[in-house]
Amino acid sequence: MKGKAGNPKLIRSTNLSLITELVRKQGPISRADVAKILKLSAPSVSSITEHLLAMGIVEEVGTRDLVGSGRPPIMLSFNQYFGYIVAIDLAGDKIRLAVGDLQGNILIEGEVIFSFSSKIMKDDFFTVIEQIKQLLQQKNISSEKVKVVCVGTPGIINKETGFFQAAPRYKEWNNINIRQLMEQEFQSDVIVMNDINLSVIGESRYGAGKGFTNLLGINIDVGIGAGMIIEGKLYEGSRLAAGEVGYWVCDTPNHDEPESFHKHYLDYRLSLHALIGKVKQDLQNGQESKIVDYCPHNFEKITFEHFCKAVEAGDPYCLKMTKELVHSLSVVLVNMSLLLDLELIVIGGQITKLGYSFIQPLRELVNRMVPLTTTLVYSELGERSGIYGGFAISMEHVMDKLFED
Amino acid sequence: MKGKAGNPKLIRSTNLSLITELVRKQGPISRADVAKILKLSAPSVSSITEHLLAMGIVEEVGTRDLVGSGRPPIMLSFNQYFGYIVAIDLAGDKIRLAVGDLQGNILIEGEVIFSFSSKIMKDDFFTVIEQIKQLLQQKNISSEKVKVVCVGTPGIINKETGFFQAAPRYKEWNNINIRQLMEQEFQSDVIVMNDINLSVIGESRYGAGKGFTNLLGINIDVGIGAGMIIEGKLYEGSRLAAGEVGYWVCDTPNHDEPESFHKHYLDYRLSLHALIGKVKQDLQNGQESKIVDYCPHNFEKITFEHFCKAVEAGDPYCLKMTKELVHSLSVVLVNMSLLLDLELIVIGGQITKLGYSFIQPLRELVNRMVPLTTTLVYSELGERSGIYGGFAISMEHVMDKLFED
DNA sequence: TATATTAGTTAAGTTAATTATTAAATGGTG
DNA sequence: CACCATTTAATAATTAACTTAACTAATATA
Repeated sequence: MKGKAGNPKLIRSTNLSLITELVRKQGPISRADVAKILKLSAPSVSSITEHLLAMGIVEEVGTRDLVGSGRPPIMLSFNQYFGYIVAIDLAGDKIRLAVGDLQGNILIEGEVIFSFSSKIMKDDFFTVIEQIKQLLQQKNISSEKVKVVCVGTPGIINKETGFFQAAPRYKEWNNINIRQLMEQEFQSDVIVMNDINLSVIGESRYGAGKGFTNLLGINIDVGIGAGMIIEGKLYEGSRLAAGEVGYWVCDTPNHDEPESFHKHYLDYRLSLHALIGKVKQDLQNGQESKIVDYCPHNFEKITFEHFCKAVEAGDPYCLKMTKELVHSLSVVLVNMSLLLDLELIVIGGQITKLGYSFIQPLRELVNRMVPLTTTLVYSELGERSGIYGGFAISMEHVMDKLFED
Repeated sequence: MKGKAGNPKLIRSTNLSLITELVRKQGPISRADVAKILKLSAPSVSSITEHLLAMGIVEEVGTRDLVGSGRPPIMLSFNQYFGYIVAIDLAGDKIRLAVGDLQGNILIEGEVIFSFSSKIMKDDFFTVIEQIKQLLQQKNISSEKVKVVCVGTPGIINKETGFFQAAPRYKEWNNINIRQLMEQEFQSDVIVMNDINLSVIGESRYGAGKGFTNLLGINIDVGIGAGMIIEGKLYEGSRLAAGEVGYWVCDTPNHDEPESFHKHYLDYRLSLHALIGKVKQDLQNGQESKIVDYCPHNFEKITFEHFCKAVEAGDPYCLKMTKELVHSLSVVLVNMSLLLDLELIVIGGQITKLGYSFIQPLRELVNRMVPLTTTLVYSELGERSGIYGGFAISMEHVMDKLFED
């Protein structure tokens, strides 16, 4: 509703967008083909192309050897170096950085390791900015050419102000306004977005979700989070909390026992943090398992990597734990799939290290319960999915903004 | 993508739409005000208005007494009798019919009772057509003026062909192509859609969901079904099965006991069919309850109405059953709310007859578990929600179609 | 070399917007 | 009561951006 009224300028900006998008996605392409595909007249395409050439968004890249006879076409190509994108991903155990072009290619990457174990300090933030500047310098890109900086962060972020709202691990950052600082630093637009949502966008545009209009990405890592692409677009919910399923309730809890309530949360049932916690406890209580062979001397140092090795080695205890994980997760995925009628669920996070022996039984279990098939796959882009998601929405942002008014 | 290229005609059709919508929603309104609101120039508005007057979609309804000085405006009003809508709702235990205008007003209603208890026979369908013709006649509306017929049906419907895909109760209708027959009968467009989705649209446009962009409607009746409005639009899912949560799994089932698996389905846990089934069984097994006072002589004839009366009367057994219902449902709603970050859930179906003593504890329980408030309300439109939903999407359909090309 | 073929441009015409001007209708004021 | 301020609506001229039609450009092929 109130979708602003039309005037000639609107036509132009729509057509500028459409042609740019087409050249970017299908280029190099001739004016004639653009006209055919978009059902625009040849003179219009020429006029709009002139406009784009003048702006530097599109370039002529010589003629192509013709198949038949006739004047050879002048090929148009998207100038991917028209601007650059910086993507920052705060997910996981370090900060990932990447500089990319407007085609979504990673040009150079970097990372910042937290200065203080698993907590992010204020100083880390400035290290990040320093690193980005270095990366840009290495690629000879001046700061002004950075069109968008996209920051993926855990928790819920206030989009307007740029402040974190709930991210215990990043407590020190709470008083930093990422948006403001980045805007100042690079004179560019800043997009701040939930890290899992970015991953899902990444998978949907470049990864396992290509071609699907509805999909759910679920990240099983230290914690659990999900994100959705609904009708081709990221769905963030009324309060930007869609997919925040850490408090999803498994099984029906007994409200008369509030002290055991937490045991019903998805974060307790499925997160790797919880899993490893249980393993340690069981070992303490005398549970036998090969897992100790991979981490001798000290139970307390056991990690999920050790667990994976033990599973691979066929350790009965770890296999049993995996089976329970599959069991619990299957019910959750079935319910999500039913509600949203999902064709595809993409699973990401460290859990993917469990490989085939995890996802295959999960597939079977889920599809035994849903009436319509739901395909389950692991993330294709892995740890890079957030970065790619950042590129994807940054590109959309740039395109939307280029021709507005 | 490939959102068709712009040309002057596109502007015109957009502006025709926008002005029509505005006049419909805010009318009577003057040309001057239309120009102000849509930020269009006065001559444009006049030209477009002329167009609409000529089409008969909009009418001049005399001048309004002016507040200050100046030429008094000519008020424009939407001609709600430009066309008519027929809405048919096959939900519940009878077939509801309504004829409405393009403003969404019900002009006349009717219903068809199934000829054979709870099963719908082929003949019922022709009774429906007969009834509609009578209603139209009573209101002196010629068939040609019917722009859209909207049919809400249970189960999943193939939108292209108009055939049912899964609706056991309507088995006899399986070989009837509703779309085709209605198209022939009324020479109008036919929309066939899931009944619960229609209800949700109704509530979101005319009822409890007005003003919300994201909401879930859950219908608890003989069976259980849900529908969603996501970003203001109905979400139907990749295979039109979104919200088909009858097989939602409550609690983690034991896959080694396939015979008891059905006990985990939402339909088993929450549907009124299942509830009354359990009540009968418990009574058989000697359970004491006041419910028998409301339906003496024969357990087998107990209905949900009797159950409601017993709850109202404070019967301990029925209260206990209600509590269990609340308990189970709360977990389901929490999980749906978390996944979609819902501000509002609208509960419909016969369950609403339980009133405050059902919804209030449910509200408390749900909001004890979700981090962000989820408002729970009963359907405002009740049994009419589907009809209103039919009007709503029919109107959208008419508007979309009026100015295309 | 002439011709067919395809690509791209130029010129004229069309649609539908805009701005600027004018006309219409009314209330208030000297 | 005439006249002016005010608001609404209509008319005229201008502008933006598309389309069709005619033309030029560049190549392959007969």
